[in-house]
Amino acid sequence: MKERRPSGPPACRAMDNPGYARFFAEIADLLEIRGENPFRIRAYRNAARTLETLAEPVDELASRGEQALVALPGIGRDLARKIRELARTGRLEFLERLKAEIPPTLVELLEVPGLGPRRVRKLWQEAGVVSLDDLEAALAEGRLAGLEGFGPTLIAKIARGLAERREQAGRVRLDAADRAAETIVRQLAGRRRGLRLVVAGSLRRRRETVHDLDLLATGCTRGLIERFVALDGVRETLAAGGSRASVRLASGLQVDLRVVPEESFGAALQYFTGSKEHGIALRRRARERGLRLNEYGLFDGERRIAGAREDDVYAALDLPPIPPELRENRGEIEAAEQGRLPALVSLDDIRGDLQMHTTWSDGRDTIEAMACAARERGYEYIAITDHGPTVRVAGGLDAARLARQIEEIDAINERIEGLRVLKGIETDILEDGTLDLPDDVLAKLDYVLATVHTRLALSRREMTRRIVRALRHPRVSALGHPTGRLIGRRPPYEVDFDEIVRAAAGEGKLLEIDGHPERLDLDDHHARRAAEAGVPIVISTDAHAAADLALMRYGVDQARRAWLTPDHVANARPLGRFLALLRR
DNA sequence: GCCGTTTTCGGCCCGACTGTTTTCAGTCG
Repeated sequence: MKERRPSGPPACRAMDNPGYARFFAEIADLLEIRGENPFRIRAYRNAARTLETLAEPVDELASRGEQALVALPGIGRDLARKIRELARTGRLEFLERLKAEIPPTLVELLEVPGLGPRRVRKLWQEAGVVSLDDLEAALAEGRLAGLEGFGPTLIAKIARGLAERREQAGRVRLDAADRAAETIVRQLAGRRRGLRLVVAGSLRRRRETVHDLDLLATGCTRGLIERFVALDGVRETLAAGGSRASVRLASGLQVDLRVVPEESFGAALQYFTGSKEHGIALRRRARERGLRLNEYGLFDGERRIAGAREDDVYAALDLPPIPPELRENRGEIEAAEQGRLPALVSLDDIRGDLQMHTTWSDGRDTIEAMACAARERGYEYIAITDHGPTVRVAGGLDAARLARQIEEIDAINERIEGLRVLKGIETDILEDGTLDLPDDVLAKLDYVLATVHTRLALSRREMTRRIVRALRHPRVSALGHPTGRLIGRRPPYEVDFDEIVRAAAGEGKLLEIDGHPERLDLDDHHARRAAEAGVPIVISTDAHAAADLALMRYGVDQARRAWLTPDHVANARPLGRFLALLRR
């Protein structure tokens, strides 16, 4: 579970919170290579995380003075000063000095499996390797062979790791990880009684992408590790011992399996679900109580006082169970302690789906088929949101075709029982912030979802103005996939998200979590910030076929990671209250 | 670098596995 490293700091000012975070993460990486005190390194990493997930813009907090920053957890006087320096100048003297001392490209070497800070430093100082390219050349020329501590097996492992890194066999989408995990669990545990095999790790926390799969087994586990490493689809065994094994699948995905005794199962599930930071905070809490927490249980001296069930571990630390989606050390332990854990939204709370496409544009099923599928899922309402005319390749609707679609929806609403089909559109926000259909046409619709599909490379200021103008349009109900990213394929466009949130809050508009696993946009950080600012969130699937309505779970996963309760979610309301929200 | 109803100094989470070694450092999660 090697964590993703943010790329280097951006050059320009007007920084968002992740921008601040990247500076401190880079300091941590460089200090690690320098061989600094690990706790000092952790202080920088914690600061990076704190800043990244802060609801309020760091810019604003910094302008209020040092005291406002010191009040944050893990931020003391030194870090507060550095944050203010960054806010004032856009630079950090300390980081510049570090980069003069340590080649910053060394950081990329840390991502190669088998290379940690010590070996990276040795490669740099004793072999002159400072980048992935250098490493590749040194391997090709056999220059690592003389290095103390670099035996033939390790060198081969590094060569493999480098190749992996090159082919980006890195993180996979949540839906692909789900499928891979289901296949393995079925193969290993399908017909075996008495064997418990469950998913832990970031997949259980429902992160938008996962780096590897963590599986946990207990019960009748004899021969399990041998069968695991021999599974179809295993390309390579990375490690195999008595209680754990790691393999790489042909797809490049790493899978770790741990076998634990039943009396430790809950503690192990807690431990291997993570996140690492949540675990550290929990073990500190144990230590404060004179206890010791590890994957085998919670111990008072030699005596195990909890371990078989995960909830018992939390209870023994005076905490209610904490949902896996919240376990990122973003305040969940404090909230749990104070009895303020949110009652998270669940799939059962969802009463409608507000973005879907049909055969009228680029969808594969008819309106009626979508409606029937939605009713089978127990929904009260859906909105049909085919594309407007701008998205020509998708067969977008012009005013005349939209008028005909409206007639068809009216007819379907006459026929169908127990479900209301709302008339909607996914209208494009043009470069100047106007929409691609006239107002009198939009006025005939129940739900207007405005989205950006073109001209993604505008400046941050232009994109912000464009979207804010659309949000101010009286006919617009919601902003769809608000940052435009495609996971693993396209980064979000440049936009001042806090400004978008303010506009949505001021205009009474909804922001969407597009739950398609390719988008998950808003992401969990953004959705949490929007909800905290009082903006209602609508979770939709962007379905292009009836079967896609099942993707709602992925949107709900991210909503849960964003701490959302049913009150935050517009489409957790019954139809009347949902429509009332649009009209306010 | 942070933090403090034990503390302003001395702590800071914990264990398995690997590879290169003769007793353990480094990596990983």
